This record gives sequence, C-alpha cells and structure tokens, in this order.
Amino acid sequence: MKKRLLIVEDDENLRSTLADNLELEGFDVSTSASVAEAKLFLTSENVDLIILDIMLPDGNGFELCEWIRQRKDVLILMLTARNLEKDLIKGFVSGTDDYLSKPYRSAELLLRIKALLRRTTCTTANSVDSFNGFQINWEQHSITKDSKNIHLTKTAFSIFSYLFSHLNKTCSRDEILNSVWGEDVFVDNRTVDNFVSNLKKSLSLTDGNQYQLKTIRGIGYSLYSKL
Amino acid sequence: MKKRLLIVEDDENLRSTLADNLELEGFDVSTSASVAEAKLFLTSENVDLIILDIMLPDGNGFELCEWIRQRKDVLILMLTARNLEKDLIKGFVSGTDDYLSKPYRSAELLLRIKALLRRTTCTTANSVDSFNGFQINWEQHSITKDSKNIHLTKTAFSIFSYLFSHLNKTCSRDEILNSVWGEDVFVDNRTVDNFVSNLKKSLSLTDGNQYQLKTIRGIGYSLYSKL
DNA sequence: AAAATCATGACACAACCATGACAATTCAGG
DNA sequence: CCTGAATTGTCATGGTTGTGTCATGATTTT
Repeated sequence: MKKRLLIVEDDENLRSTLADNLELEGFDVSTSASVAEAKLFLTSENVDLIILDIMLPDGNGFELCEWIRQRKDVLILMLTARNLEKDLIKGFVSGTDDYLSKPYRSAELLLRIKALLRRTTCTTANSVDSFNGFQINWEQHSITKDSKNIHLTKTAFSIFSYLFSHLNKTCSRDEILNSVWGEDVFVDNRTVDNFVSNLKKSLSLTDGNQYQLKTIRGIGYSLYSKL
Repeated sequence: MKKRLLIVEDDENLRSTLADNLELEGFDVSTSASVAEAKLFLTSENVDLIILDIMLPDGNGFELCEWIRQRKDVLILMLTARNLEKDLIKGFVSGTDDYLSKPYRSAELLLRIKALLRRTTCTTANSVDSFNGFQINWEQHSITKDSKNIHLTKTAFSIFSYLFSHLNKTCSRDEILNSVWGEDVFVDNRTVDNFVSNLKKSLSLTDGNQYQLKTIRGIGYSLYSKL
C-alpha cells in the first residue's frame, strides 16, 4: 500500500522536483503551493506525512502546523531556508515531528521520511481517528470499531483505506480499481461492488453510524463521516 | 510518569553533563559508557528512548543499534561527531529514529527527544521482556511461560524474539528473514512458515491464550497479546 | 558416530477472489 | 402513478493463490 505524502511548498521548481523524486521512491504524492491550498486539500483528504515549508505566500508553516495538529494526527516534517534556533524551537513547539533546514541532502530527507513512517506504522497510533470508536490498524489490515477488532482481507482493506483517505469524496469504480489493483489489470468494474457490499456488512457502515458508506448512483462510492 | 532515557556515550564529561541536563528536564536518566555496558543494562531494564553515540571504545553505535532493534522496539536517537552522509545513511539503515551530528544545540537535542516521545505514546509496554507470564531468557535461548521453561532452537528463538519485540505488528516473511538470517542470505521465504508452525505448537500460541501467533494472509505473521 | 537442527519440496487444505446470474432498487418518460 | 431500462445489491460458484505441515536429506553440533 503506497504511503501518501503532501508537499506544501511555494517554489514551483523545488516543489515539482521533490514530488518527482518522491514518486520515484514509490510514494503517492500530492502538492499545495500555499496555506490556503493545503487547508482546502486536507479538509477532504488524508495523508500519511506532510512536508511543510515554513515561508509561504499567504502565511507561515508554524501556524499551518498548529492548524493541522488540532485536526489530524498526521506526521509532519518541516523544511526551512533559515537555520535559526528560533525557528527550530517554534517548529517543534508548533508540533512538527522532524525539522530539516535547507540546503539539505536529498538522501537525508528521504531517510527521515522513511524513519518517521517506519516508526509510526510500528506503533499502533497511525489512526487518524482514534476517537469516536473507529481506528485503522494498518499493520494488521484490520479495523477496530467500538473496541471490537474486525479483520479485513487484503483487497478489502485496500479498498477501505482508499475510501478513507479520500473521505467524503465520491470515488468511481475505475478510480478504485486503478488504485487498488493497478493501472493495467483487466478486472471487472463490478468486482468493486462486491467488496463494497462486504465492507458495509462487516463494518456495519449503515445509516445509523458516524461513518457511512454511501452509493452515489451513476458515479461510484463515498465513505462519508457526519461532521 | 517519568520517561526513562539511556545515554550511551564514552566521553565521561559529555555523558554526565548531558545526564544532568536531561534530569533537570524531568527525565529518569541512566548511562552506559560502552557497547558491552549498554547491552548488559538493556537485558534487564527497559527504557523509552536511547541516546546513542556512534564512536564507542568496544564497538560502534550502528551494530549496537541493530542489536537493540532485534530485541526491543525502543526509540533511538543517534549522535555523531562526524557529519558524513555515509554515517547518516548507515544510521538510518541500522534503524535509528533520529540522527543529530555534533556540535549540536542542546535545545535541539531536547526538542527532538520530546518530539519522539510525544509521537510514540505507548512505548514501554511494547518492549518488555517479561509480560503476563511470558519471559524471554536471552542467554539460554529459552522462553518461560506460566513458570514452565521451554527450550527453543537458535533460529526458532530468534524468530520468536523478533516477533515478540514487535508485538502486535505484522511482520512479513522477508522482514523476519532479514532480521534473523541476515540481509544477503538465500533462504526460502517459506522456511519461516515451518518455524512459525513449530512455534505455535511448542508454545501453544493458539486461540485460547493470552498471546496469539496469527497469520495475516498475504502479509506475514503477528504475535499479539489480548491486552 | 549419533543426535539435533535446518532448508526444501510436496501435497492437501483453506482462504480469497473474480465472475455471472438474478433480485432489488432507482429513475426517466409516458 | 405506472412501466421498463439502467444501475446496483447480493449470492453461489469455480478457480486461484497462500498457508500448514510432513517427510527427507543435508548440515551442524555434541
């Protein structure tokens, strides 16, 4: 399962270079060029780790970091052009997990990203939603719901985590197919239906719940959370 | 609850200064001056985070780091006198969580320690050798379970201890192979299955028990404890 | 030399998955 | 409202893949 990264960086050149490099390393990379763009993105998407530049056109990384921390328990790695102790302290106080000042070795950035991801998947708490009785156990391919552990098969889990990382967005069957099975696989569209049907059953994601797995007729499916 | 730190550093001056500073910050600090001393300490004690110098009189920090990783899922922060990319890479490959080169700002070290501890909340429970009627005897290659001593062969013991130190995590066959047999060994994946099968039998790690050795189909194995 | 341990291949079995068939639902146009 | 077409829910099924486990010969230890 590909890990999702978000790069928040205003320098277009740097941003695309970094994105390309990290994609080559097998990550699923998204980018934002400003605080506003990043906030917009994060309200509808979940990622595993955010690479955060401090100097941004419409605000700074520290505030964005705090904004994120209030909402999500996602890994954050700060990048900064200045190597000032003041910034370093502000960065960690605002809640970053790691901090690297430019110019940095690209190998080091990669190693630090991997170290953060390694550690966090080792421990139990990558759950973006450990509260309200819903928790994703990436390691075990299982979901803990109301303190009950529900095991999902490999494909079922992949589909679920895809939907979860695109919370509230309607995902078409083909999108899901491409992401879960891969680009060039000849599998019937409708196979997705089966898995979704099973997910609804095994996770009881029906109308009464916090999370719902809704069918958007003619489009696809959407995992959707009330509030 | 005070967090426990272990400082592994041969320079006596540096070691005691560091220890004093961290104690003032409210940590419970222990120290070791050599690889041997650190190993001895860690066989009987558990800590939350280890600060590890690379240059040590009787070995180096990389090997010690791997030695620890085999046994405990504890946080590690490496310190090094040299700022070489080679060392940096070796450090992260051997499994460190963070890496800082001297001279460092003492504020930065403290911030990084706190950031690591903040993220990994449930540490010590994951790295205990004796836990609910289960005890690993590293010297004898044996397991004491419910006050009954069970001898394991060398490889079986290695596999079990790897699984045990990664409690609740699903370990792939390749991970286990790399850790137990070494990186460049041409041994069949499926050999692991045999040992796991035997472990289940000899330790009775089946459904009724406190500890279970579960198969996560398509991923690997997971030793996990029902709280 | 004898015993213990290990790596491998073979086979059976169980879990998983993709598919097609048919029932249920939705929706547009009469 | 009704009706029929399109879309989706769900079940049963056969085929595929992954895993448990045993027997065996090779290797190491005693």
